[in-house]
Amino acid sequence: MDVSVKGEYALRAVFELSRQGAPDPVKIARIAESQKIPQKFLELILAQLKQGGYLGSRRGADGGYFLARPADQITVGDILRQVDGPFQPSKRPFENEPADSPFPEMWDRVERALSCVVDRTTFADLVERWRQKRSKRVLNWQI
Amino acid sequence: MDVSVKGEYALRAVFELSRQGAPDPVKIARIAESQKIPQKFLELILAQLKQGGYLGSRRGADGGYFLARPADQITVGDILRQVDGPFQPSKRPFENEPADSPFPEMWDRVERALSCVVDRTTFADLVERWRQKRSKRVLNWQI
DNA sequence: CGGAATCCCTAGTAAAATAGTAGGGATTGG
DNA sequence: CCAATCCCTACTATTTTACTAGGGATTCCG
Repeated sequence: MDVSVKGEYALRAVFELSRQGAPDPVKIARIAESQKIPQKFLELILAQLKQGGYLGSRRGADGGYFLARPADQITVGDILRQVDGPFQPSKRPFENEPADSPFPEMWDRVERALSCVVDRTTFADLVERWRQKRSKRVLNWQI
Repeated sequence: MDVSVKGEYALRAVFELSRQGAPDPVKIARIAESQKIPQKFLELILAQLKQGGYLGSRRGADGGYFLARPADQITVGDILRQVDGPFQPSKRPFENEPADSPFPEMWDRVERALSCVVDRTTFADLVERWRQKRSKRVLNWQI
C-alpha cells in the first residue's frame, strides 16, 4: 500500500513543471536540483512520462521538458499509474478463488476510494493549494 | 499501491477462522489446504498475527489457531498493518521537503479514504457478505 | 559550419524486499 | 510415552527498487 520513491519523484517533477505554467521547456538539471532528485534517475522517469503522453520535450541547447497538456487535465492518478503500474488490488481475483469470495468486492471498494482522491486531484489543484499555503505564510510573516 | 501475497494469505486465514465461528482451534494444515496457502509460510504468518494479539493458539494434538477476539472486532486494516506494516503514504513528509509542499495533505486524504474501507470492514462483515452471496447461489441452483 | 548543451537510449548493479523452504525443538492430549 | 501439533531460527532464490554509467542524437548559437 505504499508509493515508490520513483512515483514521488514523478509527482514532484510534474508539479514543478505545472508550477512554472510557462510553455518554455525546463531542463532536467533544474528540476532535479529544485526537487532534490538524482538527475540520471529523473531522466528515465521523465522519458516514461513523455512516452505516456503527459510530457513533451525539446533537445539541444535551451531544450527541456514541458507539460503536454494543461495542468488541470493531468491527475495524480495518471502519473502514478504511468510510473508504478496499475494499483494492484484490481488484479484480483486471486488464483482459483471460489466465486463466493468476499474479497474481490472489498478490493473494488478500496480502489474506488483511492480513485476518488488520486483521479480527482489535478496538478492545477496542487498548484492552487500550494499558492494558498504560501500566501498564508507570507501573511503571517508580515504581521 | 498493492497488497502483498502475504497480506492476502493473512486475510484469508483470518477469514477462514471467522467463518468457523466455533471456539475450537483450527489446525494450520487445514487452513492451508482450504485456502491454498503453502503451509510453512502460513505458520510464519499466523505466528505474526498471534503476536499482534489477533489470534490465539494451542499446541499438541487437537491444537490449532483461533480468533483472540470476536470477528466483529477485527478489521481488514488491522491484519494488513500487522503483516505488511503501516500504509506508507503517512510516512511523509519526504526528506527536507519544504513546508508549503501540497503533497502531505494529499497523502492524508489518500490514507483517510483507504481507512474508510479497510478500518471499517470487519471479518464479521466479510462472513456475512459471503453467506449472502452463497445463499443467492443456492437459490439460483434450486430454480 | 562547429561545438556546446541538452535530451535519448541501452546496459549494468548493489541493496532490499518478497515469497517462500528446511529442520528441528517445545507442548499437549490421549 | 508418543504422536500430533505449534514454535523458532535460519537460509535462499527471485524480483523489485533505486539508482549509476557511458555514450549517441538533436538543436541552437555564433
